Amino acid sequence: MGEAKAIANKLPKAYVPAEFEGAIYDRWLAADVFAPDGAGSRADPSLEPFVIIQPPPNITGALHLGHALTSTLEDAMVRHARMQGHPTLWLPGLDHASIAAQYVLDKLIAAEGESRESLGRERYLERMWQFINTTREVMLGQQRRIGASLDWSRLRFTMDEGSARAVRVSFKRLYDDGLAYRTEALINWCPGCRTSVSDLEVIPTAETGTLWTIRYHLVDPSTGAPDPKAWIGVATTRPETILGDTAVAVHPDDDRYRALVGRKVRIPFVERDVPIIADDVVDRAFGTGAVKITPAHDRDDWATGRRHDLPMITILDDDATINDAGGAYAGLDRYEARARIVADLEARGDLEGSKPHEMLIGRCQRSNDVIEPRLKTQWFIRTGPLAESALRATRGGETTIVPAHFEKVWEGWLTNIHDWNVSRQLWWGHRIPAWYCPDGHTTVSSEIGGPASCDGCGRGAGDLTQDPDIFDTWYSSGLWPFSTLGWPDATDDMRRYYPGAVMETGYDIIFFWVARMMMLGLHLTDAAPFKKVYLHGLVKDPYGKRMSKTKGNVVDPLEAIDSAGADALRFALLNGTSPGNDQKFRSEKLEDARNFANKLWNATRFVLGARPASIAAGDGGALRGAPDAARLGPAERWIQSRAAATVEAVDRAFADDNFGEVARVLYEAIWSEFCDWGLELAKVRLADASLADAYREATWWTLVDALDTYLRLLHPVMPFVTEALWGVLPHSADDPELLVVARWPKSGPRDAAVEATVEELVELVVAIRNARAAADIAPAAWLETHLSVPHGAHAAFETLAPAIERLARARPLALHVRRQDLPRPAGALEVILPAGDYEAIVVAAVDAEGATGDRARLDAELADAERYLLAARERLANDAFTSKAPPAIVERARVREAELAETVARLRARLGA
RNA sequence: GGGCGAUUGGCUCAGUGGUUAGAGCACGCGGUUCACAUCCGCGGGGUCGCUGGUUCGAAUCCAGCAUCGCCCACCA
Repeated sequence: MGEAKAIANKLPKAYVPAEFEGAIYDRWLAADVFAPDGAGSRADPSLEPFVIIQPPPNITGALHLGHALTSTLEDAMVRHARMQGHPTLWLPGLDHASIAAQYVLDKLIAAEGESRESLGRERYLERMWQFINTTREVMLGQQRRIGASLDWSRLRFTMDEGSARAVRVSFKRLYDDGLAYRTEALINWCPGCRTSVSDLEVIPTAETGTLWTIRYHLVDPSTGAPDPKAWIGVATTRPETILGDTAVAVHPDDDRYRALVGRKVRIPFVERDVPIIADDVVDRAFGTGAVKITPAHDRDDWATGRRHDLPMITILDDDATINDAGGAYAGLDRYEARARIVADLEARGDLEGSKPHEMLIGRCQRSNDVIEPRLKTQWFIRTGPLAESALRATRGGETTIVPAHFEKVWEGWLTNIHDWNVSRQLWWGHRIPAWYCPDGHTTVSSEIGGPASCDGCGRGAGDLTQDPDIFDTWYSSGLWPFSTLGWPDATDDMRRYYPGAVMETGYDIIFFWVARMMMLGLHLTDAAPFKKVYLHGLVKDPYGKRMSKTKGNVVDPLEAIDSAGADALRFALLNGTSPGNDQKFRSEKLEDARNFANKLWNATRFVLGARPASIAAGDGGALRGAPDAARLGPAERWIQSRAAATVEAVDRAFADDNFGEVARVLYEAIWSEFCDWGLELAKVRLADASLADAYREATWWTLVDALDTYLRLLHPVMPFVTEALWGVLPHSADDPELLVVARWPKSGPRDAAVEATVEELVELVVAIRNARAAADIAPAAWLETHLSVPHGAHAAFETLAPAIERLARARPLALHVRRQDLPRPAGALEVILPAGDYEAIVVAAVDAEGATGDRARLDAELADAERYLLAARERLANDAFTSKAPPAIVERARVREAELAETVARLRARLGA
């Protein structure tokens, strides 16, 4: 035993993650176990590959808890599949995040006194590469810290040539198929980022603005001059757009204005005469019932303008100052112009009124600037047909969404989808592969050097100019599942690993990313890029608020890892969660998870230290012995059976994609079952020198077996501590060096009888402790105790008697078969279980106070039992219940009634009531 | 204006028809037991948001309502 102790003592008394995590990750890398075709991979090639697709994180910055959750979930899935023998592919990557990256870099260079303009396109891009080369290592390092078992040999970046080629080829295909087109349309312009953004990047924000009512004077048809006494009042929240007005609209059925339709009004300041038109988009109840129409700067007005063929006058420059069309206001910032115009209207008596107005303002997701709708000629993807394919894939079950309720969200968005503006007036990203000739012909080319000549007129390349714009970042992200595997070439990786099995991400990017991957993937590869979409919830702060840098409530995953270990962070992020639901993250969860890792650590230390001297030492290198079935006691069989039950429960939880359940089941099984009862029951036999070696050996091998099973089951969630501990356990001959590629456990046979017996034992021990505590008996006091145990369980209790002595401080302990044989001296504690024949008497010299405590406890027990008995009797007296409920349920109720009746009788007798 | 989700002990969450609704944290009492004080034992604490319905039986299924959160939506 001394030698085994020495081995155990080589492990620190508490688990210190920092001492193991880095070294273990390096061992995994050295063993080359992460790649499906790695040297250390023990994948079974006959099994279907498991490919998981992760959202490549933005290269711009540090990872937050959301990334940590993504990595944890995906790593758990991959490790589980890997242990099951599937070839697994989890491909690491980074996204160039054009608008986000430029936003960050612009701020950085601003601090150096530079700007986009001062550097110019080429030097700006050089600076960007320099910047991301520094962030890149940091970000990849963070993924390693959390234990992500990514195949680093396949690391990709959305700006590498593989992605660039996929972008060119795919766009050419879409263009040739009529799914990409260039047109002038109203787009969302962010004056801060100086680019257009997609509808998804415009965040509607509730704000209180002002609704001004303004007089537009009617033009006298005879004189052609505005009539100072006749006007129509229009309401607006953006007075500066007056400068771009080209009509006033009223509802066709509005009696107030019917006569005015067809007349003209004079727009102030620009002195333009525009028609009054009738259109039923106008809401008669709102404002004055007359609407000014600014087709070039408002989405509704644009549609109205198209219906009525109105001129569209752009009044804003790229930086949201008024342009030359604004006359005297040219050069002013939009809000300055607004203020001046309001003042000027008031001065000339044309401001009828103003009032506060609750409204939604579109703001830029990135810069928070107010978005201005503007006319621009840009590239669009025709999403209608693509969305239909995506819907077919989910409706037909080719791809399923977990949790299922997101299917409705998916349906709704794809059914009402608008065309996707993919042009960005930015520099960092993939240049749109479109060239224009002086005659206005467009040539789209997938060649890296561009087209040799114009498709329209044959002019040479020298006469062609490439579109200056780049693609929306999400365009290249949308190609990720196949661009990373070598598409458009028919590579081995494409054949083997496409389509993927699971696409895992947060529900917040279901439209940005998931839908686009589906649409592009289906069109370009004729297959849905993944079979399952797993959506996780968001990690919020303890008050349920979204974490953000500006709020200062972000938790840095690296700090969490430093303080509690990667395993603890991972466990904390999974424990108590369910798919698609948000979670509040608090430090207590992390502490609890850390304690759990430590518990596992110490349980293993105990087992190692308890190795019987008759088993040869081996410092972890010794081969595993099988527990000798003939020497197993009830405790050992119970441990085996519960381990088997845990395998079943964990398998079920994985099958249900319920990782919160995986964590919960293992926490409960390891802590509350294996440690609290399994180890405690086993201790006595392991320390009993009177037994033959073979018995102690059988017990020990049982513990090692169970521990081995638990470590395997827990490995997907807590890879580091399980790897560290598994390394010091004796292994079977066919086990690999490392747990990461060990086989997933198979569920063994269950032993219902022994499970039931130990359950009774637990109840009895708990009841005795409870009674002793209630009677104020010193916990350490050894007291003579008598148990009555039914005949069938007698042998098991006999075997476990020494353990029961320890657990219940019951010494001497006597077992009886019949309850009437129990001695009942005055002052003894009676412990009565409702389950029939189990009963305990603790013979103690209880003082008056203690006896009172015991009496109060028994009174309470009697009251409870009487209440339950009454309920049971009422249920059974109900004919509807006995005739309609399933017989098994009725039978159970009868048994229960009988038990309760007996308990009540015994308690009454004991209390003399 | 539509849609989705949540509502269970002080807190964070499990629990999708069947005995007396669970866990962790927090709280109270006790503990120098040879794996672990990052621990061990015991305890208090919930009419499962509200109202109705289905059912022998509802936290669980249905309808309506309320509160909170989120998504979508062209009312100036």
